[in-house]
Amino acid sequence: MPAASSRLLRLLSLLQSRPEWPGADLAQSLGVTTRTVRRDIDRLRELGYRIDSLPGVAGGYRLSVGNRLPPLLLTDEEAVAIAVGLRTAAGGTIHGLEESSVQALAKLERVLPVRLRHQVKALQAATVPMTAATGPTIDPDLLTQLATACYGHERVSFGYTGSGGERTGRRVEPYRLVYTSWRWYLLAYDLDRDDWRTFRVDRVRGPVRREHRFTPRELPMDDVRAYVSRAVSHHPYRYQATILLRAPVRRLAEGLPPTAGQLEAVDDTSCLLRTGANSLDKLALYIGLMGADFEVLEPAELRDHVRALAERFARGSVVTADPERT
Amino acid sequence: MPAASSRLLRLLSLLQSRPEWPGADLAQSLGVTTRTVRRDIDRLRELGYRIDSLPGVAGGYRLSVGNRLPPLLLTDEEAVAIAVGLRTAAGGTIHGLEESSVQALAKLERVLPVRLRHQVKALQAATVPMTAATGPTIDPDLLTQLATACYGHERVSFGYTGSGGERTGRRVEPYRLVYTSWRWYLLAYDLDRDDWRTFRVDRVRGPVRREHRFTPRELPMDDVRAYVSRAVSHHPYRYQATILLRAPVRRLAEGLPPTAGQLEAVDDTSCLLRTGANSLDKLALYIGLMGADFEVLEPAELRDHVRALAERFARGSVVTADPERT
DNA sequence: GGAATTGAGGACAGAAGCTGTCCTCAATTC
DNA sequence: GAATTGAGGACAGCTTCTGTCCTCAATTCC
Repeated sequence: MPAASSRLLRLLSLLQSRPEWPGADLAQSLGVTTRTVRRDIDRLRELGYRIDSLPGVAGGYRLSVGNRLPPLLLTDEEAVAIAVGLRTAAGGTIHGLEESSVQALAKLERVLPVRLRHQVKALQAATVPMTAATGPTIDPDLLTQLATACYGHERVSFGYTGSGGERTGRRVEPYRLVYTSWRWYLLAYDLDRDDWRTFRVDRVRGPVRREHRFTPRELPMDDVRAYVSRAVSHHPYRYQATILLRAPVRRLAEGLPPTAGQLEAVDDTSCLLRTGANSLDKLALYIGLMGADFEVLEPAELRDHVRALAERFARGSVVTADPERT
Repeated sequence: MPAASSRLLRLLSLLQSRPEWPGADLAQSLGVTTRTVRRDIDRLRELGYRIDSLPGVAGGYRLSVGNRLPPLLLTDEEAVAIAVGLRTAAGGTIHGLEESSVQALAKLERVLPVRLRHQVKALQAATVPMTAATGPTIDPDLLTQLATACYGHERVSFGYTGSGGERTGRRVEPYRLVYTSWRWYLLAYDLDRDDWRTFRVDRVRGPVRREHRFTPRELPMDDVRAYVSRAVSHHPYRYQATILLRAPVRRLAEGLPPTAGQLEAVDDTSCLLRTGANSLDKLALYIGLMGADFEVLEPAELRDHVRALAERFARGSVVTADPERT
């Protein structure tokens, strides 16, 4: 066994677990002399890691930010936290990171011990993310399976529900997972139809069966995301709303994330919000939390929903229940 | 430069990036013969990695799930996704993972290249998590600084705002970060008061200045979390509410996360919810969106708030604005 | 069943690298 | 100035590595 290689990983692990190590402590932990530790530090530096040092009393070594990310040595708890966080992010809660979150999750889960995998699932079941704009909920296992198949160039087969509700079996060569318009899409080559297809991942019906590997074809487009975006429906939200808000635009804009909608001033004391959501409840909740008087200009069904909520709130602010019975 | 060590890292990176590699491909990528690749595979196995192999046509090597989590080699995008996901989780969105999320985040950010750090901050600024029960928002930088100081046994000094509003400067030896009752606490030894103190992290006023390292003292308690929980106020929420809901408990319970409150049946058609929040707005809207008629039993100020919302929603469902002007 | 394609692993020569020891020098803190 | 840290060269002795060559085993496809 190459003692040097093994020792370098252990040295990296030590340096990551605590920022400051005198050379003598490292030597003792690794079972070598301080001269060898200095050689090992040189080796890690040659591999691209940035290790700062300070001679003198209270001196020692410290792993620093360099140009290259070192291999991350994680404890069980840290790995679970990362996996759950990435699963949550794969659901669309962190705009712009969905695809790399699924890639990182797939990479981690390919090597995550089984005992930790159960823990990840249990913790995620207890997590209920709520965002202003979400698409259908997707099982992260499905995403990581598809992500792994994409990178491994492995054919897969699965059940699929078309837009008209018809169920078909599909055999495909998967190429890319794309998150756009608050949904996951899979760009794949359909073997039975002998052509490229874009699949809505929320319409894939498990299980996904892995098959033989394939030689990747040249993609027929340069920009996969643009291609997928053109192929999908142009109405990501079921409801589009226009709201008049009775507050200065400046006061509201500072609390508004860019994904939440479009805000423009009407005059000094009011502004217009154009936003969207898939649920009248979420739309109402979102508007109610903005802390300003408002009027729903469009759609009429949102006005009806807001009126119904107003009546429910009015009833809720009156106590008719007998306190003795509760 | 130790070619073997460098090559092992490259081999690991190759195996993590794609699941299936014939030995000849690995040899070509690494610039050695297949015999040396087989030796390298043996070396990784001795380091604890589980690498499966399959001889024969379409054979090759694959990194598998073992008993031990191997060092993770991440791309820039994956590292950014993990960092942002952990920062979000540190805010309390994933119950039970706050502390390990901050530990993992501190570990990652100690080595994250500067060019990626800016990206992480920009992406997180665009993320607005909203949960049913939240404490004060804390800058993740502060958390990772404190976490790093804890593990590095480094004294720190910072400004602090007491519960009465008084501003003091503090010099402490930090020991543990604890997340409980929807807030972050720091258990530290106060050098000026020569005693243990528990600090609310949201009351720490930056910057946190690192000072000399210290020799850790023996903690005066066995269970740090229990100690901190006893030391904090027993009213994590500013508002505690009791709500009568006019729906069967079974229908509501299935959509209720365990952190959201305590639900108990009154009779076949109604139940009682005891919950809390720090914002009357969030409390009211949260209850309003449970999909059931309700009555606010306690507190009276919540009833007042719900009545005000009812009026706002009633006004909001009537259009008075001139459509031509918008 | 044989061919082709993969992995497994021993033996060997020649080359390369590693470690501990010893030492001088430099930097920092008390 | 003493004590405590890191830096790094020189050297002997030892260890390890790589490529080559080879036999054997397993798998898939024709």
